[in-house]
Amino acid sequence: MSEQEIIRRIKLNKIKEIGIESYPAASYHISSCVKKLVENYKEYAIANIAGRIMRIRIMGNASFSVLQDHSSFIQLYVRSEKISNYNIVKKLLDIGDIIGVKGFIFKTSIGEISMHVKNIVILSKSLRPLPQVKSDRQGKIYDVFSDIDLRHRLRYVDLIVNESVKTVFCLRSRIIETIREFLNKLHCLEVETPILQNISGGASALPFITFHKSLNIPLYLRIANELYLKRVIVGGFEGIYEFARDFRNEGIDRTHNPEFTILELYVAYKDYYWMMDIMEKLLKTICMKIYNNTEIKIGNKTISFTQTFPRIPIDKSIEAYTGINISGMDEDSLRKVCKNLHLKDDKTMGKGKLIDNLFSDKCENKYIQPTFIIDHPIEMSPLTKKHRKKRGLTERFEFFINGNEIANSYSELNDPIEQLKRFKEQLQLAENGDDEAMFIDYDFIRALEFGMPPNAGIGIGIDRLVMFLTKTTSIQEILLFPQSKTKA
RNA sequence: GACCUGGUAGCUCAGUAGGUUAGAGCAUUACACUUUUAAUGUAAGGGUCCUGGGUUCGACUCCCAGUCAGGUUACCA
Repeated sequence: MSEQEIIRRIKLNKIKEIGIESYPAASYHISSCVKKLVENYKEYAIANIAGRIMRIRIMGNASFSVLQDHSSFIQLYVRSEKISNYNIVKKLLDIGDIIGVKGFIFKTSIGEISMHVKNIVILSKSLRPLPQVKSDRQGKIYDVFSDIDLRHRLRYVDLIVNESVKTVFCLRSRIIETIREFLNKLHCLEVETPILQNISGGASALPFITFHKSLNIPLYLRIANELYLKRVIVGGFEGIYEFARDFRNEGIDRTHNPEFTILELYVAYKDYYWMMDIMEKLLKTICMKIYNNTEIKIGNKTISFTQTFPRIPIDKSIEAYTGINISGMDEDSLRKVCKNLHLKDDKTMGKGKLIDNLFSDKCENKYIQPTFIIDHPIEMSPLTKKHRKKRGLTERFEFFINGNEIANSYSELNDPIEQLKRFKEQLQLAENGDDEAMFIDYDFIRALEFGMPPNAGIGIGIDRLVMFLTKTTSIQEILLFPQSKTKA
């Protein structure tokens, strides 16, 4: 234990000896939050507030400190003769302690809105010193708690001392709230489907495997909830969505966390054109709600949500950036193309993965402005309906902003015989060594055999969307507790 | 996965071209101070220099291995 921690424990014991409870059980009445008090400043208004002591300036018989609550900061002014327990304030309170104070609001000689404290109670004694982040009158910040690893491991500390971190999570919440409101207005129903699944399906990814003791069977943590939501559509709901935590057993970097959030939405009797219109409306709504603007500046780029988003077929996109027309190519010629462009082309990769790779490598990062990439080849879209006109392609789109894929959507395949055939093709890929290929989900096939209305579905990467809208470059910054290796 | 960089006090960082007792600022402790603003002044305490091994008379410093992290790159949403 550090010297400072020992001293705080000694103080805690002294407080106990005086007969004061350091962790009282009773609720503490709060009359207002700091932000409201400051915004609606009324001289000598009495208030009751609570929060954390962030700074202490003791000066003989008068002391100042700074109290932080969820909304803001306020300076506290304490005078010895106005308060019964001044010695406790002076000797036994620390930065980090959570206290409740009652007093009146006034302005100091230099005009800082402060509370003149008449009564002070300890609500929670803090036993560890906080990092000391200080700022001067010009607002310049010194000694920021900046060690990225420590900030993420001690996120609670990060939230206490770094105000901008709190802002990011408020924004995240508002984005999700906006989406939920938007979908509810479309008369969609929010549902919940299993995270523990017997068969991992709905996407191409390596799952986490766990074990159910009393059933004595392995279970997978879901990599997607698509197949379950479609079962719900079979059941007769016509518009459903779920904010799903998905799990994929892959590496961790600044755009990947093993668990992440995807919004999946399915609407019966609609197709992917309809879904593109909805996606466009949804994004415009979110931008207006968050920034009150349909243009967002990211670094030196301005991303505009004002115009209609372009819809570009994937083969045209590849042709535009490589000069190669892949339409109608067989797997071998495609493999040659990839080889010539120095792209990965090992034997486990089927035609779908080759095209996916080609696009990701050569095209994806070119789409800075919101763009729909549409009509993907059938081999890379095992759950997607065949295109109504274009042979070998599907009715699918991926949506890009700032060079990142934000959403993936299609007219859902509802032909059970065709779906089984596609699953079997996936099985073939698995046998060739693709550990991300899909399993055959016979219960899902059975559901389709009962009849699923035609429908459009979409998965929106919530974390990526939040990263974009909060202008952060790492997923760890927009997750409260990102995954990292354990440390003692 | 590959490559590069880093790990020193509660926090932010210096530092030793191998050599008595490892430094600073904030924070902490003591004293002073009744409107301070990164409060101030005086004094004091606080370290497994990431872990293990090696070289050396001597390692926080050099070498090797490990570990954790950051960055670049590859793959995946």
